[in-house]
Amino acid sequence: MATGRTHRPATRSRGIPEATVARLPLYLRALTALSERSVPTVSSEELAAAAGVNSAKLRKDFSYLGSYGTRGVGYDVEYLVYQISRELGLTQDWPVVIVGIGNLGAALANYGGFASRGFRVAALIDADPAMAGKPVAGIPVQHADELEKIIEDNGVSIGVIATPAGAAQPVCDRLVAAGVTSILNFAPTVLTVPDGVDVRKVDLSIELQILAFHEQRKAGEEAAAEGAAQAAGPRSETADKGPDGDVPAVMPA
Amino acid sequence: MATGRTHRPATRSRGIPEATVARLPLYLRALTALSERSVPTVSSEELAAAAGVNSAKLRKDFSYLGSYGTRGVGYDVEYLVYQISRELGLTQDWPVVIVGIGNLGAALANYGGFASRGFRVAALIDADPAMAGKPVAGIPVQHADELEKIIEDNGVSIGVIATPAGAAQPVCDRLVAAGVTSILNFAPTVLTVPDGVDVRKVDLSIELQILAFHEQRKAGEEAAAEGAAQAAGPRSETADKGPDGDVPAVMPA
DNA sequence: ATGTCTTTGTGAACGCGTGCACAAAGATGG
DNA sequence: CCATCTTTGTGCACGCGTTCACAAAGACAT
Repeated sequence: MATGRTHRPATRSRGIPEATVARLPLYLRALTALSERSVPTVSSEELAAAAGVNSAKLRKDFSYLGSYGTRGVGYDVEYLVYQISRELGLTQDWPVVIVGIGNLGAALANYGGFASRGFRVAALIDADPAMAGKPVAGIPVQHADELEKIIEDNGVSIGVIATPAGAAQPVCDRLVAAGVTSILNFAPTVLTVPDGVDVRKVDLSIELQILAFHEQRKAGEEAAAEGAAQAAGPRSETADKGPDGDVPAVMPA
Repeated sequence: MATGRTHRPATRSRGIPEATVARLPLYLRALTALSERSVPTVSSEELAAAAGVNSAKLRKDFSYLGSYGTRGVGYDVEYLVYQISRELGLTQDWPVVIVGIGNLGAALANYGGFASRGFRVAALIDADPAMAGKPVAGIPVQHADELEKIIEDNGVSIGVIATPAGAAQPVCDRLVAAGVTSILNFAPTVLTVPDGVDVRKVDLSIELQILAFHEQRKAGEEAAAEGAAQAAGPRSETADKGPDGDVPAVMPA
């Protein structure tokens, strides 16, 4: 069974570690803000603070791109913006389709961050015939029957799935068959795709559940913390945050 | 994808690795589906396939929770659902507030995944007075002035930020000051929070940019597929990179 | 009861990512 | 031109996470 699906290509893309790639957009955002304030150069320390990372990590990240800094001075903001944009492929315009124009799909279509840099909403697609023709975010919704034609006509290679869970896999299959090779999935399902297709998942309930785990842990520690030699926490000493009774059973060892 | 700002506490939460915690919701979802189909037991191999992970990884993940399987048989679905739910803290109900009821906030409020398991939308909050009182997803929007009171009255410890980028940090500060210790941030900003507060980030444009990077790489490889002169070139700089007209005008300065 | 067969649970090896600490590089001033 | 000071770029070590491979555990048949 080929389990090497959906995730890590294992092949470090052009020598740039995946973890670094994931941080480049963060740096780019911070740099863009600096650029708008006409800041000419920035040190690794300053930029790292703005991006919320370690400065050594930032320097190492940039070292994978090349030596774009000047010792004793720092990095040229404009130049770095260009280099990172180029590396991320944002100097070209990526047409994107959004499939599933419900609450979330509509919100995504209206999201400014899309069109802002490098991405253009090429089409909105929904399976509901009643939606067809209705404009959302200024773009008329097209029926799912047109999916293949839209993909091919616009040369779309990135698709966003915002359908209900049940429709996600079939939609994904059709997107891939039509030529899409990158998918951003908002549906709460594990998508199966052939090799060579990248899938990234954005899952609200998973994020919430992870937060709940830590929240529960904090509550548990707090309740069981008497003689902790912990450094003084700047916590506002909350009385009790027990939501609604029901204290969870004590943790087993 | 540990977005725990500042520093990851390094303290492996109760011995359960962060990476494992991030996968538990995935397992839980797969198990719930099996439960609804009244499947009594499942092997690590089957469950791993359903969750899209390696079976060895799944077994190791479960081993951190305890020995809940039966050798030669597999795992009892119902029992495992309960154990994971308990571990994630989903046996209690977490009141959640959503701040910023724009397109995205409204979509989140309508999202079924919220109320489904363990989470309850306690309040919708927006800074626009015109929104106050207007029902969204059956819940009347409340004005931001009420934020602190809402948090305290409902014992809210998890907040969702869906405001514009500029408002995110101030809102975050107020949430934290009022007692929130876990934040799910949809605004494209790096949030700064005191120790003890967990932040997870969901950033659409970052995800898209990561996809664009891989997409560009695929296109580049494809274009250079005929050239076998890539033997000893560790630093294949410049030359071939743009599938289309290369080096377009730099971004607006 | 005994043997066989299935599947778990885990010890160990490996690889990736992170952070430290420092030498090299270049700017700046005398 | 030389000395000093700042900041980059990176070698190295460490720890986390993943994967392999296998022994232990239990079910099931005879």
